[in-house]
Amino acid sequence: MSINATGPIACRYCDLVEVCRLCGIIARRESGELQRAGTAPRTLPVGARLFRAGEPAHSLFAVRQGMLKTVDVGTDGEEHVVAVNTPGDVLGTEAFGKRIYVHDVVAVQPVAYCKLPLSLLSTQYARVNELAIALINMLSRASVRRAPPVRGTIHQRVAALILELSRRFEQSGADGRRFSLGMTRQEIASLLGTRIETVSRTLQKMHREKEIEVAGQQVTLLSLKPATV
Amino acid sequence: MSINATGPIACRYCDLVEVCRLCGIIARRESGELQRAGTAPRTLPVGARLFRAGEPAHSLFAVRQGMLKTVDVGTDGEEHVVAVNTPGDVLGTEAFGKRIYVHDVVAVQPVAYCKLPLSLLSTQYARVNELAIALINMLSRASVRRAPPVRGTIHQRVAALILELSRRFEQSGADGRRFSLGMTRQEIASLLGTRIETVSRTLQKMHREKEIEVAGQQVTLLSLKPATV
DNA sequence: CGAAAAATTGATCGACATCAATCTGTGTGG
DNA sequence: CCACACAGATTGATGTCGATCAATTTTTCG
Repeated sequence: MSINATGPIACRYCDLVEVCRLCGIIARRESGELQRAGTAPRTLPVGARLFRAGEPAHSLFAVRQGMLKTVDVGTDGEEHVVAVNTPGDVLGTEAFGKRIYVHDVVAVQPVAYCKLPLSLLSTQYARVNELAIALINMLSRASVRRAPPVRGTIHQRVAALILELSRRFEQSGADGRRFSLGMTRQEIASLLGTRIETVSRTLQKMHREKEIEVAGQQVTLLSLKPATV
Repeated sequence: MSINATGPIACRYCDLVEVCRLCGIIARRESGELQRAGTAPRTLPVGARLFRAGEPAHSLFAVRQGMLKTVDVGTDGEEHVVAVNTPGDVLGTEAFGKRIYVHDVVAVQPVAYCKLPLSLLSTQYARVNELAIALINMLSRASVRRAPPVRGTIHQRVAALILELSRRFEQSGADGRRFSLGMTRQEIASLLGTRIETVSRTLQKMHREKEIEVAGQQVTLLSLKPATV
């Protein structure tokens, strides 16, 4: 029932903020929170796609609120969750090279997001130095933020996922101790490279052993703490 | 015994080539193969490190010949192979942001490489536009080239690794049907998230079933072909 | 040649997949 | 408003792939 009921992420926590500011999209308010000039707030309902693999890429996106999944759709049409995307994440960066998106990105919760057309980047030549460096730094950071480790036992992987989500929520100002997984067991299984029954059993086990409390997608951290990773 | 005895990769196959050219390192020979001005050819013996995690980053590197492994060294000192690096790969790109390398990179074969000091990038402001775009495209490509899938059965993962190596050798002009794995079973096991005995058994099984021929690190592809992935 | 590292092979065990049934919650139409 | 349908989640029984323990064998190299 209860979903992370926090508001949209503040711009200062967004990976895109430097690029965004330099492109002149953010209104010139130095206190600069969510103020954006010229662009209507964009939203996406559950199940809708931000973009699809193979589509020509014209924009970068920043997640402001809600959660999405990045999926690989195999030739057989089977989909594989390769990442979850939370507020502050920038999506579409792999498109700079070939100008074609390489994944499908689907909302698993109602999503609010920002859109930065790539065309804007090329009209900002006056500040190209600063901008280029900001972009380069951003891409560089993105290349480090990889998928959760698909190593170790399932217990470790589930724990790692929960802690990673906790860390992200915490970092973007939400509650890091009690939050929603945002995904179905099926999606978690796909992300961690295992099966739905195993995810379920593992969560129940963690509950029994008082590491966490689970009720549907709602999770509360008890004894589970970082460094356990 | 026999190792991939091909020469160094041609610059035109290197991911760094555009950046390199714009920085004026490559001599102005339009036929432009391996000619590099001002920099001595650099080599690395087996076991030596190109750089270590935590070191201040001052350069990008491009692999010309040989093979390296990218390893994560845990707090307990245990090392985990997260990628193998072959000619044409660019290393150190994650360092743009924090100016600190995030992995150890170790030669598993004798290596020849190019070094591009980051300082050069900032002295090329005249061509900053072109350069920035080249860099951005490169980083973008790098963010896609991920680790081999740590999914599916061991058989599938081993097959995927072999085919990926085959593809890379092929692409850089070497023989894609017969080549050296370059790594010990231990390193392969670490990369694929399994155990040395399992790697050995799997390779033997593939041999028995005439998918490949194996002799030490030397591999020959028989019935194993792409699309099996 | 002899020592050490790497690789292979065998036996056994456990974690996770698989198959299958049940339960819970949510939305829908009578 | 309740009954029903359906998707998601849980729980159980059983089988199997890969981990683990252990012993050789092969290769590498001083």
